Amino acid sequence: MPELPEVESLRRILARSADRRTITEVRVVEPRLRRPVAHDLADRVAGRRIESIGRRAKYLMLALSGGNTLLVHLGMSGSLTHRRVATDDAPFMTRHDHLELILDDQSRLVFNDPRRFGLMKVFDADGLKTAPELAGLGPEPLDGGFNADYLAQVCRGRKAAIKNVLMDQGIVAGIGNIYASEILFRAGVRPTRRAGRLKRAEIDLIIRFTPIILNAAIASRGTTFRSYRDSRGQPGRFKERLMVYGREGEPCRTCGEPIRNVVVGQRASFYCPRCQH
DNA sequence: CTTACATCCTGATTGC
DNA sequence: TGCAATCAGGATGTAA
Repeated sequence: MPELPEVESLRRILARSADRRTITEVRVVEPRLRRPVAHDLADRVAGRRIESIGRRAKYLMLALSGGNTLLVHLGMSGSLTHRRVATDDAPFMTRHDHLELILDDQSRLVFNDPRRFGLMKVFDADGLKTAPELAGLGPEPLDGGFNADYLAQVCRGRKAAIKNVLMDQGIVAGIGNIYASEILFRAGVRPTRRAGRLKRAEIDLIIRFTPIILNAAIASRGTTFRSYRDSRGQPGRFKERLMVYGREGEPCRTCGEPIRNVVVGQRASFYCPRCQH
């Protein structure tokens, strides 16, 4: 499930392999993603050069010559792979390859998404400023905007579980189910705790560990839990370093207590009953 | 305003 | 072994 570290890893790899290349052709094989790919997307992308590759929250942003921006979201099962040639292991097209960007060096960026929860949308410069996908996003967790004063303020009076607060893209942008659980483990706070009941010291710990966890995950090029692959088709290595996510019944790496799985806001949430309070 | 929940989808896993 | 039921979950839209 691609979250900020996976998308940021993808961005960094693509920045080396695809940046400054011209998109010579766009092929839409399956437009039925979560929202249909616009019929004019190919015309608005083809022939333009990739000027820079950015990221906002879990969105990848390809800035194109002429002012258009291609916004990409991987949903839950999406990947964007850079393929230079067809091989036996990676044939030219595979199942669930929905859209491909052909670059001027004959390589291709292929969007594959089995569950089709992803997004591919193009904006002009004005449209990007008012893009509904980006308009309501909260601060980036690796920028200064996500600090203890801010988190304390948004938690004040809230009855929602702190884990739901961390996953609310309007409060802080880019954290999903895996990293919310990992951050709360490191902060020693149970995912079920009501946000408004947290002490300032606990808020401080959440803020302190958020960039530590996310940067460590980026350094491992993300977490591959089931299917995530980076643009070279490689899995992320952070799964080996997960402390709680997906480890129900396994011993806590700190104290040995079995990790528990509780449902918070319709999502599986993992925690150590001894290390987290 | 906040919170709850159904919806989209298919591969992997579980149950019988 | 085989098939059906269940689960997983990011963002969105609607309802309470």
